[in-house]
Amino acid sequence: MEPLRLFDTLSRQLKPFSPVVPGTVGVYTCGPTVYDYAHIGNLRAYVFADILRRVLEYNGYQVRHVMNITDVGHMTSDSDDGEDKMVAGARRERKSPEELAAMYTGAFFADLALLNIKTPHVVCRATDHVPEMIAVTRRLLELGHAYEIGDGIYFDISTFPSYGSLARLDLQGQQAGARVEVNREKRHPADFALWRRADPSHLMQWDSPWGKGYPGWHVECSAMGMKYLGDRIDIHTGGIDHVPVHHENEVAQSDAFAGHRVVQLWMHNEFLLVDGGRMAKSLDNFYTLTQLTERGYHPLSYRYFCLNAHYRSKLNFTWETLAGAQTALERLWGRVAQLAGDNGPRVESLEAELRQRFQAAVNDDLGTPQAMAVLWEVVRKEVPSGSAALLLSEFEAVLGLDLDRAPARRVGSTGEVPLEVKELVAERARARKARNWPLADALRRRIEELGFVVSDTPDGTTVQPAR
RNA sequence: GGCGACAUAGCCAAGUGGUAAGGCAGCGGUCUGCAAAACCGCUAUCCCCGGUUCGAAUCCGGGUGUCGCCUCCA
Repeated sequence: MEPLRLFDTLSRQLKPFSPVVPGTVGVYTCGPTVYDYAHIGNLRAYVFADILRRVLEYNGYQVRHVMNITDVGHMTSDSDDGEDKMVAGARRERKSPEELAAMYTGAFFADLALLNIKTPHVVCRATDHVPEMIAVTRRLLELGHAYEIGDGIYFDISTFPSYGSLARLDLQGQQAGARVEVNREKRHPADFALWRRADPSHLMQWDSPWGKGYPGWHVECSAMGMKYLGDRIDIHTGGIDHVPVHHENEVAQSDAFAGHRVVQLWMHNEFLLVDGGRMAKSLDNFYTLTQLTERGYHPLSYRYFCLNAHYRSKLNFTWETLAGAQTALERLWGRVAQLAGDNGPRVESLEAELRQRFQAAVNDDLGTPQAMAVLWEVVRKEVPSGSAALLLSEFEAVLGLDLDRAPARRVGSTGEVPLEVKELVAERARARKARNWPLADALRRRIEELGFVVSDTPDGTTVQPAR
């Protein structure tokens, strides 16, 4: 089997993977801030993390996957000013922060399930771990890595010499061009909040050694990551946008706290673009998975779409491409249905070769595009049916495209067909029986004008809404 | 203004020195009363210019363009 190599954000290199404890892997994934619905760009990050987990499992590792749910502390600006996104969201929707979090957490996991993303073994909410965050903050104060000012406790990056190495920040340059500081008490513009004091009207606050307040955003991942995975975490994943601020700060906190490097390997997925540019609410291209399904697309079509590109490449979403992914996926499902439980002929040497190429692809930094090419070879080329059935079920463990769930399904809804259409279909059936082809064709056109498609298959005639 | 990434067929996207994966669309064919589905086959010399090399999409330099982040402005 090809050795597993993964790209490390810190060194910007492919590294042979080797866990701290042989045979087991701890993975921490930065989860969502649950103040709104996840959009498909967010979801790409979780498809990526899921593929990582599945590839690790495919390689025989026992994986422990942890993901946080941010329900407090994430400010509307990365520079610690602005408002807590949860508080702002709660006001926007006239709900309590708890209600807001419950609602969007539920929606988030519903999306993950539809995308065949395995639920992490541990899902932890920030608000359930305030004592742990306070403990980390207290320790950082004791160690001299943090200081207290008027509005809270801040991490002192001058005490962490390698600060900036993850994102390769040029602190000198940044300092030279420093903007006007909102908080003049901070010793360095890049110092960040561990704990913020809150005035009595603030919606979310907890008791702490420093008075009532709430935790800074970054500290939750340090506290929960170490709680559930120990102070040597094999892999930490997240979107590439988290590198410069969130993860840079997390490294500083965690490593300063533990006295050594905590995260062994940082992995980040690139952004999803829409129509060649950034997703933005103002551009009306801020799609959710629900919107995709409302347009008649199967959620797994989006997963297929993601797998077709490498996780470290920007991926351009267009409706045309999604439609292409859906067509391809439907064809795969059709083939799977034919092969289900096939005990037909096998050629083991061919199986071994295809399996080897698939493994080499996914083990080379999660090369899903190449893996998909191998999949299509299994499906298309002259691979004996027994071998194809076997390989498909093996590959499914990594790809998660429902290739093991025969019989085939059609995506198009089989929903209500109007009586008018049903009557036309019946009339057409009589015309066909009478071999009155001109009438049958005319009826087909009438049915199509009403938005439905008739298909004559070996199993009979079917009607479906046109897409 | 600074930093970084990218530029491969109509669309999406692999490939990082040895002569262009895969999917969708399109075209041709088989099948079908017709159509659909399915299946088979076909379709690119890699943004431009220069350089290195026996050989470059792949390396170097210069352009152009796109995207992202930061900053500034507002």
